[in-house]
Amino acid sequence: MIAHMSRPATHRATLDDVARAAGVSRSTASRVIAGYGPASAATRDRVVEAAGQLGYAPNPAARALVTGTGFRLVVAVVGATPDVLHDPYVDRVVSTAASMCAPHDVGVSLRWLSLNAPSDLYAMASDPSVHSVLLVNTTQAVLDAVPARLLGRVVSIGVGSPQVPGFDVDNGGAAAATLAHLYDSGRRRIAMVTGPQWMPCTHRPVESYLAAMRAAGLPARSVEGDFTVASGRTGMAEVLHRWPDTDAVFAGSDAMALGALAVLRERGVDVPGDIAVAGFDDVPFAALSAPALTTATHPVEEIAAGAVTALMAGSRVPPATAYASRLVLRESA
Amino acid sequence: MIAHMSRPATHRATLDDVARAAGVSRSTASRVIAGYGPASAATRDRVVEAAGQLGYAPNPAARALVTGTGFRLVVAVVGATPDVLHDPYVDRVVSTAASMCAPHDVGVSLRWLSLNAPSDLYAMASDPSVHSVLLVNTTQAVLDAVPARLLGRVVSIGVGSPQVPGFDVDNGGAAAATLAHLYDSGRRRIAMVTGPQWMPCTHRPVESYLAAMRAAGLPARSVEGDFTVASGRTGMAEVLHRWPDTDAVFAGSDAMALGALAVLRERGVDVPGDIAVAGFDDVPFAALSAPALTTATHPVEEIAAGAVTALMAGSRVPPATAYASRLVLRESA
DNA sequence: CTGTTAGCGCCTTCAA
DNA sequence: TTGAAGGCGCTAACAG
Repeated sequence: MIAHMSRPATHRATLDDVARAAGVSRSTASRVIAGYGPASAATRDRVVEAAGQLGYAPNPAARALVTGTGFRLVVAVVGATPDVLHDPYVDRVVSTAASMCAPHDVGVSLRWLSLNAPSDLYAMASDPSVHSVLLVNTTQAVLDAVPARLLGRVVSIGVGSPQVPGFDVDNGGAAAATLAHLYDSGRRRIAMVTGPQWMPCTHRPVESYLAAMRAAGLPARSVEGDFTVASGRTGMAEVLHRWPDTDAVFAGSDAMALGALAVLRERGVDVPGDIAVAGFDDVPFAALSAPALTTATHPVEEIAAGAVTALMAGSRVPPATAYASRLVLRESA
Repeated sequence: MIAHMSRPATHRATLDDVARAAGVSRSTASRVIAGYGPASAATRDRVVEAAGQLGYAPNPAARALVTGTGFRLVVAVVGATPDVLHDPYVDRVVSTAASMCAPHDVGVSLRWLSLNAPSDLYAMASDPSVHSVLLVNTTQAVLDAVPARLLGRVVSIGVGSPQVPGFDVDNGGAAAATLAHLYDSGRRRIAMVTGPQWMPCTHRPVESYLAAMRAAGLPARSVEGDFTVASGRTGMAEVLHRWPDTDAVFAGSDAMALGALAVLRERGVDVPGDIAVAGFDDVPFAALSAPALTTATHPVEEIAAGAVTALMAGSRVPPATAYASRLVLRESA
């Protein structure tokens, strides 16, 4: 009858409180809450009930401390310089992760990973606050450098490896579909402005392009860009310079396609009359350009969600998951 | 001489290790590491040296457990529905926070806060994993509902209150500058497509608009939008319908301005010849539209950085900080 | 199936 | 200025 009142009114229910209320030991309460070990249906109910009554929620810090499990999902973007962090795609990945991890009491950190990453990866591997790592735009070298202690809690958005599951859009298929459309609408002198060679995500679209040209008996005309608007401009200019009779341009990103469109507009070239332009990504503004950009979708949020789900579940997943891209026909091609 | 080797080679240095190496007690080591209590210069050096040698880094979980300090910065976006989370601005805020908090071992969570928020805010206040809260797009009602236990670790991007520091762009000033430019270039029948009334960030630009019109002895022509491209289109259409002689439109966001531009293009209206269009935000695509959009900058990353810095420092900051906006003159106005 | 015991790594009174 | 001791909330062996 004599309540102690030793705790302030704002006290947050602790496992001890739940155990006491349910008339069991802390361990037992812990087991049913964590969902682990054995427990009779009766006790289970009592504990659950008590927990509900008290509005109990486990303290993640305490749990992390004892289990060694971390509480931060680190989004590690691979690149030559930290500038790679300033990118709308990265933002979308981080945002998706931050909202999906919230219910698990896991926060998200964003950092740059230099191309010669090993030391940083090892630091993450032994950092007790790190729950898991989401690699973005990674390379084979980085994948190979992933320490054993990190395996099972690393996934990649982009290329994967036997050890590190990869989640990516089917950009090879997207490129093929786009090129097929260009070909089917009568284009025969098709150029491509590619992404940077060092990025693995550039390879498949380029291969698709080369394969399509070869299959059609057409010469390849490709120019390297870096996914930016500026490189789309210079790339387009170079294409016009080297192959003046070009009648279609496939850009590896919408940003580059928009840059190309700008150059064409400045020079009074009719799109798609004289030259068709297609991009890749379907960014929000693709629908607003003049002419509206034909492009293929890139379901970044979906991909990120898949990767994060795998990380939170901690379960084994297939080494590679490809997300479908859909061709969106607008005015430019 | 007899080393125990009781710990695996991969063992991470602990405070105990540091203390032992420095020949002091844990408490002493703790004090100098945390930078708190007293310590003689000599011991301080020894501890620091030992920590460096061992590559010691405190375990945030242990620290959080004992201090009650959380380890997640929660970005809480206020709105009618969870859809408010899918927004490029939110993405940029989250991303900035995620990269700034990383060095502090603090992760970022993203969540929606309904307009009648009190219960959620209280939950956050007593959640031991929550380090601090960054309110986005908040309202006065939400600000008033912030629990006392959260004060000192909440800031707002947008409106603030005496209790909750606000960080925002000077959108009133931006609107004034834009309208001045419109007026100075001879426009006299200037309409505005505003943001939604319920959003506090809509108020100042609207006030600036009304003030400018009043000062110039011009009638106000305003239509309500919701910051989206679609509402820019309908808003523009409505303006043309109600005031066919309009010669300039000021949109509260670039997205709306771009929507307006699309309508004008479809109807063959010359921009800026017949109607000048100005936006606000200076999104990346603003430079690429045809005609290129005249708009005012919105330094989202800077604002977010300011807010996050305040949160991480935990120190008192002025109740309101306004970030300057700069008018970017392009072709549309 | 359940309770007891022993920490996880750190901070923080308290004495010395 | 320093050290000893206790405990934050939880899980994970162990006994029973």
